[in-house]
Amino acid sequence: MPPLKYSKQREAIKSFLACRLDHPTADTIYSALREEYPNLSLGTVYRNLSLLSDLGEITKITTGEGPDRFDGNTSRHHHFICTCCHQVNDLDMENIDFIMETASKNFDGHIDSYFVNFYGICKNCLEKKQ
Amino acid sequence: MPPLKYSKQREAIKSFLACRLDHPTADTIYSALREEYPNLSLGTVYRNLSLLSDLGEITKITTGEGPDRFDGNTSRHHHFICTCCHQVNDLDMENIDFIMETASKNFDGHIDSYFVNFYGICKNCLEKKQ
DNA sequence: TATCATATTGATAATTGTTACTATTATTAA
DNA sequence: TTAATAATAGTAACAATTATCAATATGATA
Repeated sequence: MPPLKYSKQREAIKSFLACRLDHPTADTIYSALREEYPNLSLGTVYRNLSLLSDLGEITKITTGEGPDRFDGNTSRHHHFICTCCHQVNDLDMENIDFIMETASKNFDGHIDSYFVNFYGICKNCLEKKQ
Repeated sequence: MPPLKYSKQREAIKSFLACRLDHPTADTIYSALREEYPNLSLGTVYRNLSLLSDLGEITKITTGEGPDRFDGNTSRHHHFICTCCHQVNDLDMENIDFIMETASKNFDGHIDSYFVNFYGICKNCLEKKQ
């Protein structure tokens, strides 16, 4: 792949993600950054998100419901998706990377990564329901 | 929700999935069933897949690459997705449901399910590469 | 068995999320 | 300061999925 050139749009996307604890969609990022860059294009956001994700500088989260989300925190962690409000939260949990070993036991191929999503009802929605 | 009425299309989709070990997409199911039901509609396939999935009679697999896939085997198991040929395989592995407990420890909401996908290179692709 | 209410369908249009294209602009090395 | 090319904005195209709606099939009831 060709050498990277600087782009303020890409930097803006990266630093927007870096200081967010939620996990915005491409469209959320686009809308937010358009305030500072009024003629930012949605294509540019998608292009850079997939580039940054390929470079390992951000992570793509596919939830199975709605659009993909993106995470500026690339350290190993997993996510909880509320089936009620659809918010995505980081989970602060022990390392479970050993499940790759467990999965490898009766398997012929080579496993080198995994994604886990946990589903349920978040605290907020639990409180609202009663 | 209103009471279900029988439909041969829905039964066909269910039994098609029941006797397949791979994990076909909506479109694959549609193409295959059109041989027996030439005027089956793709919308009918999608409608029934999401209905059956809501009823828990089949499972939807979101891989993060390409369209969703569907699994007639609803017993607890996980999947391996080859990042080379994109095939989806069942993994025969020990139960790891306890990771829901692990995840619940520092979390306030209520976790009631989880999905894990494992990624890597399958046996076939490994052999082809060398 | 005929009738009725309604769940389901096929056909198609609409929507959503994402990627591709292209002329123009920005970046970087010489 | 020029030249090569990566990146952009704007827009069109695309793929996957959902919605709409008139016609049909199902199943309960008379």
